[in-house]
Amino acid sequence: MTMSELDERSKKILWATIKSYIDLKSPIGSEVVTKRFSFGLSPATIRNTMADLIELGYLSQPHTSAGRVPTEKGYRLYVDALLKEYTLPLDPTFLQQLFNRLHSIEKNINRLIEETSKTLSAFSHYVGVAIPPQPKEITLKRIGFVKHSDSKVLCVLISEEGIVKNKLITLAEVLTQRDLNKITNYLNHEITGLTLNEIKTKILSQMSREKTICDELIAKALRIFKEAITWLPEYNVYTGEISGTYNLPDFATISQIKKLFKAIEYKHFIAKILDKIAESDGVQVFIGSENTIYEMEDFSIVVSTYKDRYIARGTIGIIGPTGMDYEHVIPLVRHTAETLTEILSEG
Amino acid sequence: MTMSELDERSKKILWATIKSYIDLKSPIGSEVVTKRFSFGLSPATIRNTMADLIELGYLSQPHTSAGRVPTEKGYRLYVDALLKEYTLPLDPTFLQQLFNRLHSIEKNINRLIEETSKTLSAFSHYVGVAIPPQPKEITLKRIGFVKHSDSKVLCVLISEEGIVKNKLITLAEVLTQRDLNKITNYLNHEITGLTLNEIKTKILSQMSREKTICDELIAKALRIFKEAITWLPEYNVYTGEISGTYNLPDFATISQIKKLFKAIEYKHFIAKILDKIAESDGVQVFIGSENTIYEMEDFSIVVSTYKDRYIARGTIGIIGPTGMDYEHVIPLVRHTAETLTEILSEG
DNA sequence: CATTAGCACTCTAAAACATGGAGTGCTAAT
DNA sequence: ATTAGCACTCCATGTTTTAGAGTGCTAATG
Repeated sequence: MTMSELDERSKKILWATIKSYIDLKSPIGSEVVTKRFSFGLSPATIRNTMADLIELGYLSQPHTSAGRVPTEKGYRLYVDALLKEYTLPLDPTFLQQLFNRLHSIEKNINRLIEETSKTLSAFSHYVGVAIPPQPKEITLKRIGFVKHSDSKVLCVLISEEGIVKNKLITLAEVLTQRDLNKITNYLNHEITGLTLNEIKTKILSQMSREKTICDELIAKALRIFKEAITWLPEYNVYTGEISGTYNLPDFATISQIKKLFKAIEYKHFIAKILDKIAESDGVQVFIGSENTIYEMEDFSIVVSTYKDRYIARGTIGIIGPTGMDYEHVIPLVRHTAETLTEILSEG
Repeated sequence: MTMSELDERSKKILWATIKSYIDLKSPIGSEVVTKRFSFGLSPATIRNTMADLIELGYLSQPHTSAGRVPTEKGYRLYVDALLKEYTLPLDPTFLQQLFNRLHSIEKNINRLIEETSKTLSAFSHYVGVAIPPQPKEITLKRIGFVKHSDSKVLCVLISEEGIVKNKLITLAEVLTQRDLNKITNYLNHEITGLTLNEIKTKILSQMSREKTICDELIAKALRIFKEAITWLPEYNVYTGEISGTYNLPDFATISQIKKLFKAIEYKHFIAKILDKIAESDGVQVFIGSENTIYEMEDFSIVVSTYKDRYIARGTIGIIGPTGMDYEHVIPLVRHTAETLTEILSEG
């Protein structure tokens, strides 16, 4: 057995051990493996291999005469295999339920996201999380203004995705309704159909160019608009229900629960993680200390991106113990992301 | 000792016992009371009185040779005294901090409420909750419309309190921008300065009267408006951070934490409780099973209303174990509500 | 006669101890 | 190379012991 590679049999035994551990949630002895799998090998042989796997860092032992427990390195291998080679087929009744739950929601993206997080929680018994598309990626459909008082105007942005953002703007000068209408028309003409990111670069550079020339009113319009889109990049992290979660032995200690809540409460932590992966497609898994955040070091997170009809991407995921049931969770997350993408693609 | 009344000394001993229990969080023996308070009485006497108090239902005993524990009836007496007669002076540095925290927030009521819930959590180490004024009580300042597409219009309501609500309305007929402007003007003229409740009764009855007569456009306006204000009565219940909470021995068991979270997650439960008291002023305390909701039966909630410059009332409160530190929490909640009212009253 | 010292009694939480079994690592046999 | 056999380790569980906190009662006391 070389250091760099595991032979086929070792892999199988490692797999069997990890799977058993996830199922039984307690250290796995050699005999358990022989009983649950028919490798045609005796416990003694399994034991020898297991000793090697410990040597190589894939397994560990709570104490001398105990069974074996997967290490993060072990989970990594297990999960990678799960992601690449093998997918558990999803239960059709479950698929139906998922479909129903998400389709029963009115076409409001935030409600949809919220329901998704709840659905993920409900079906996984871990903690589901979901965030809507990042503001910078949403496509602007319409801009409007509602007079608030003489010096203030509420700017309303509507995105193609159906996201509505409000921002109260204090004006330097008094504007008539006529002016406001003109500004509205101008901005809608220039801006509609672009993403906020595009607008920021394209239009605002244009602004500095046009600064000297042109209509005084347009200058004003651009100034107002610039203020309107500089909201703080708020993250709406929705987390599903958590009270169903800590039945699981993994979450059974107070300190664990505490950590979990710290992690969940500092939503920007989660947003940061979910954000980091927003670039790549497909399901990704971060195991234990791979999450650089301290509060998350005992947990794993399974995430995937989804897309809407335009180009915006959001992220959904499940937070669970490092020994979570990846075999079921990964397809669940994958399929949920796909379903969400589907729904958001429909006219 | 009559059944109906406690004599002065019994009250003192009961008070001392409850206070000690809250401080020490474990059953209180007669000797503890004599040591912590100088009643000039021996343990034996205290014991006799305590036996009476058990008889009368103010105290209980986990087992024969244990100290005494307050019952809900006991807490009730204790809390009522606390509410009526006696207020712990608040630490001035704390007052300063509270003031700073709430004043550092921009004048956005929802942000303010959120911060309040967090502040309550932080300073009490229990769970702070806060809800903004009920929709029906807010005073309308302005209404506006932003065209979404040919058949849809986004209705924007701005309240005096600074609350903004959006509702997407599907139109039966196509409206020109001119029509929309007219409708906007008409509605603003009719409606501004009224509470939603007033509007609902007054204007909508007027609507049915004017139905037959009058401008066709006004009829349309009223129809649109009616749809606009019939949003679901959503409760934004903000809960502060919880991860700091279960250091406390009271929250030390898994099942307790579980209950707590069930209670918190079903926010409408809390909203219901907070709602019920929205009528009366001042601080109120609900102890254990006084909260009719099952999930709350092991907890107490200390609540108070706050008012904004107009007539709207919101509620804030703290959820903690029945044996929570009422002596500190009650003034905290009272003062926070006052501060909030103050801030919301400023121009 | 209310109060209290004194004391036997109760119950528990914590410590100390005992036991069974699950699981290992090694060795010798296949 | 595999595995049966076995001595050994360690923990989880259950049992026993112990110390002490607290009570309720009784008899003594001002």
